[in-house]
Amino acid sequence: MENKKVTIDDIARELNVSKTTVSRAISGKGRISTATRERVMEYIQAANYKPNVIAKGLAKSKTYNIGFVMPGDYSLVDLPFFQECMLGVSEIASSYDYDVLISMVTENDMGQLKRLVENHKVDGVILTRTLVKDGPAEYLEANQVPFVTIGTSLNKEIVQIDNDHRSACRELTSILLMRGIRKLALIGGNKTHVVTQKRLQGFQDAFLEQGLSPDNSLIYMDVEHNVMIEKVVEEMVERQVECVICMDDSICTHVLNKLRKEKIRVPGDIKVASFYNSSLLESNIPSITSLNFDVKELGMITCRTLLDRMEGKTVQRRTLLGYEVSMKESTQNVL
Amino acid sequence: MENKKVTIDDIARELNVSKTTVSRAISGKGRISTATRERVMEYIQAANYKPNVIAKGLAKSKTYNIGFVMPGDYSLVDLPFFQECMLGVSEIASSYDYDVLISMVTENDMGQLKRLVENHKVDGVILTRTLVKDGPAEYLEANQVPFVTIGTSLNKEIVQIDNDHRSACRELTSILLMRGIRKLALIGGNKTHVVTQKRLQGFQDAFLEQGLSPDNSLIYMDVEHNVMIEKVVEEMVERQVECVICMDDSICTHVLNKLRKEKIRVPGDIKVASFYNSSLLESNIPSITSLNFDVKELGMITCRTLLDRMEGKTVQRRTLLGYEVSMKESTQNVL
DNA sequence: CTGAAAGCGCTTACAG
DNA sequence: CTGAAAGCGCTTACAG
Repeated sequence: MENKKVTIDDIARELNVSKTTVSRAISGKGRISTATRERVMEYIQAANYKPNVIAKGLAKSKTYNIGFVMPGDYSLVDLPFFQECMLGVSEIASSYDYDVLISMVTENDMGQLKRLVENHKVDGVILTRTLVKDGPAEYLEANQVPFVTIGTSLNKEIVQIDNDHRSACRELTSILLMRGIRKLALIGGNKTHVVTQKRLQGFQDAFLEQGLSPDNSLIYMDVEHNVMIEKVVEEMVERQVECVICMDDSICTHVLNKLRKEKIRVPGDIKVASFYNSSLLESNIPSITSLNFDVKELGMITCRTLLDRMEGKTVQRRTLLGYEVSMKESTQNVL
Repeated sequence: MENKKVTIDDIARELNVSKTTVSRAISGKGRISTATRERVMEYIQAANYKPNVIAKGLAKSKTYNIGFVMPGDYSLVDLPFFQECMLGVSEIASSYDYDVLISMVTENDMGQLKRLVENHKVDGVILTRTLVKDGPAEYLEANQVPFVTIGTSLNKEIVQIDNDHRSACRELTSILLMRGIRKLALIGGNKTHVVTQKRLQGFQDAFLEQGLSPDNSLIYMDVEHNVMIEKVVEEMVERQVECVICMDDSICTHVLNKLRKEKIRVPGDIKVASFYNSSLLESNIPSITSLNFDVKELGMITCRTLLDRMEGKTVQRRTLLGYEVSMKESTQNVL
């Protein structure tokens, strides 16, 4: 519980060696006899000395921080995705003795991100979503800040980690098609998010694979607010859609509520599937067919990749992670 | 888009002044003629110079970072609360030129928090929940790290900001009692969280106020997993509870699902109320009576308080924020 | 009003 | 194997 900050100088004086030596003992770099190294290490242990990372950072022009950029948009802030992802990132960062600095950006305001890099407060950045026109990514590139995106980027130069949303959506759609469902609708969110595009492609892929073509009028994009969702649901019911795939759990929750309100039964009258099997859907009755991604692992891998890259290792440009299709009651056939 | 980091030295050389002068122009401290100050500032503007916060930090023994400690427990990580709160914190921190460093701790592992303070990476810390036996708070106190808690702490010396959960729960309970409801149940989570205790007290307060006493066998605490929730719901139904108050939206969601599964109607057969009006409940049918707190504002106020405290200003020990009771369909009387 | 110098707590060529 | 010294980019008494 001591609090007088002991420095490398104190140790040097106490041990009658130079601070160079102490520094070497700690870092393990440079020639040093095992004897002195041990003597130093012992003292450090006993005195519970912890090097001042800030000072170290100044000397090495590093901060030992990475920036975690997440959307500050109100509609997205609720998704458990970012928090779970952060858990993975944070765990790995810690193990490398890095810390995670958060930065919330919105579509029109990346001021926080700029501050972070202009103030030299991070050595690298994780972008947690990708946009078709990706301001933050462009900014980081222009300023030569090492970064990695979670989510596919159209710019192939960018190091990116993503679950394979396209294949995932294709597989889910395929299964549904093979069950004989034809009137299949898709509801998606913001089209400027790459992930939305990828899912849409997967949906179309599945149709093509089976020599079918999707009914474009049943593909609803940019459906972001509850009012819009309700309107779409009404239209789908009227048009007797057999099954609807929701691009995220938030949309799905709204869809389910609207159906409930209208007393349309799931899966009896209409089937429903979703992306992500987050807490938003957990324990729903009926259980909801959905795609599963290991978001924490995604965070961990991303963080490791960024750290590797910052150390100058060459890393894979594009990493695609798996998924799991989990068929539940909400898409079952009812006799 | 320049990237050669320009330093205070460069500016001094360029302008034929000492770096002392440049520093003074920037900080605004110390005597300096308006003329030179302006000359310096102009140059800085033009060169898009940004001081290196790390170096500044070293010189002043500050980091310009605050730590935001959130639970890494899986059960809690999903609650939108922390993310929304972080949004408020982050906004204020930015405006003071501080950054937010996250740290995820669990009940058994506060290693991340320790690293943060031992590595001298933060000037202050925000604890986002309080525990009856509060390890993190004790640690910070022992190490003399300035901190503020979100949530009431039993230790009155600790600077704490909280919504008035006790009064909120009392008021909600009162309203229900005044409507003639007597068989009122309460389901709460982890009892080691102070907030759980506060809500329980509020519940009891309401009964006492009206000269009644709560049926303790209808107070269910430490109900944390879905299995337990389901069991509790079954018992409540059997005992013909009239109304149940859920201590958080996650519990409430599970309760609602279980009731739905058992085909118990809300509010017809049983009434339901919840805390927080988060996205988890949004657009539920029926709409759910619940307490509302402005979580983002909570984050903003907390951050401001911490920053004030770090600057040595005296701050209020305990700040209680308001709440709103929002009565909806789920507690309505059905004729 | 302005500047030379020491200092924040480390690292790292360079010399021995 | 070890150390003196310069440096990372700022701030701040102290002197003028």
